[in-house]
Amino acid sequence: MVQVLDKERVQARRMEILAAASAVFRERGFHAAGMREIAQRMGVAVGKLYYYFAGKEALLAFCQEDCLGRLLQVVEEAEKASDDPARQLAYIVRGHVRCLNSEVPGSLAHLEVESLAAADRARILRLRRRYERALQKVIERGVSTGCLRCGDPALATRSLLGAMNWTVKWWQPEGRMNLDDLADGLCEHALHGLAVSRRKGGT
Amino acid sequence: MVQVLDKERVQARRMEILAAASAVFRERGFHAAGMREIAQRMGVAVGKLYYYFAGKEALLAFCQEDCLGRLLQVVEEAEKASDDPARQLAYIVRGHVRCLNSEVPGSLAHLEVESLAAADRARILRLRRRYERALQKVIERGVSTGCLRCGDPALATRSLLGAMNWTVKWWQPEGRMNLDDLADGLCEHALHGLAVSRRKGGT
DNA sequence: TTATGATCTGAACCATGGTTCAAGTTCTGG
DNA sequence: CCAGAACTTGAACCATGGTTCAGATCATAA
Repeated sequence: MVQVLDKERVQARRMEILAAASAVFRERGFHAAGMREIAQRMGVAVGKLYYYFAGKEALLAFCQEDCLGRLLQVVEEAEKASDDPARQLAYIVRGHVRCLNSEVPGSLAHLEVESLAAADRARILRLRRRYERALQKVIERGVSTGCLRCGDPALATRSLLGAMNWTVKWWQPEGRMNLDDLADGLCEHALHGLAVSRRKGGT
Repeated sequence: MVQVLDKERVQARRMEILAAASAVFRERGFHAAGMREIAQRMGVAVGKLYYYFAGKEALLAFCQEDCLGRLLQVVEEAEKASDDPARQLAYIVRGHVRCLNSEVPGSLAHLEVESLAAADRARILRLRRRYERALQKVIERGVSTGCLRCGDPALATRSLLGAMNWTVKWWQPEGRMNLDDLADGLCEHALHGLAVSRRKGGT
């Protein structure tokens, strides 16, 4: 029992650290973020971070892993929530945008894979590819179902991913539109595009 | 005349350095890039960089300024090339994607504004805002012309920007599709979206 | 050829910031 | 209440890498 409790306690500590690290990473970017700063934010000494994590980049890896875990879970939920790929897409976009811009987890972490140790990077990239492939699958399923249409699903997926990830750079809680509006807007745009008519032409 | 020639020579040197710096920044990211590495790439000593630039972040600022200059020029060209906003958009997307992924200039530079000195950052952000506003204007013009349709032009602009900027993270020259195909694909997706019909519904 | 200024070099300097660790403090089981 | 493990501290250590600068080299004009 002690074992289990201890592990839970440790896990809890790790999550607390994750939250602080994630926040600082988000605000300053990985490189600009300092270990001392992370520690200070939670009112502890630097050493504590090293008791629970191997180092700064392990911290980043943990952030990314957590974030990707949530994203993958969002995909699962989406597929449970509806059979309509279009609806699934909307669900995922909401989850993705929310995941990157709010809550505990790793926002920029998802993006800065470069500054990861080779071992971690491989693992993270595997997860990431899995997520992106899942998203692409949703689109492809929509196409084969006939409710979506798309010349190049891989490209469309990446286009959407870019649009969603980019929100980190400009969206702010204080601004007009909340996260759900943002997500719905992006989704609407991804679905319907800018053109007035499908095949070129006037009003 | 000596004056002029000297200035030209200096300018040429600065551009050479820009090219090298830009390449290294693109490959490694700003923080991971080392001054020594940049110098080494052009076969000169570190000191030379400091003869022509105040420091690393001045180098980055110069990269970004150059890049944004090109982008703004693309917008001008687009507006000269056609009166049709949809065509203008296509032109800009091509220019943007090409600008970030090929040629000399600053790819990631365009994105990493955080690591800039306050003074530079302000100037760069002003340019960036001008560019993004110009892009948005194109979309808005399309809407008022009637050849485009869009619930939230600002959001659509940012969505498109995200999709374009994100290409830096995944597009590779060796892969299938060249830059123009990439740009056209993105543009197609931005215009027509994924939906089969405009207002929800089946085949 | 020589003086002068522009250009270039690269070893040395130094601030930053990630990391370590010896020493405290807290917790747990007996 | 005590021993020992778990946990926490923060000052000190040290590698990295941006920056400096005294001197070498090159270009130009007289």
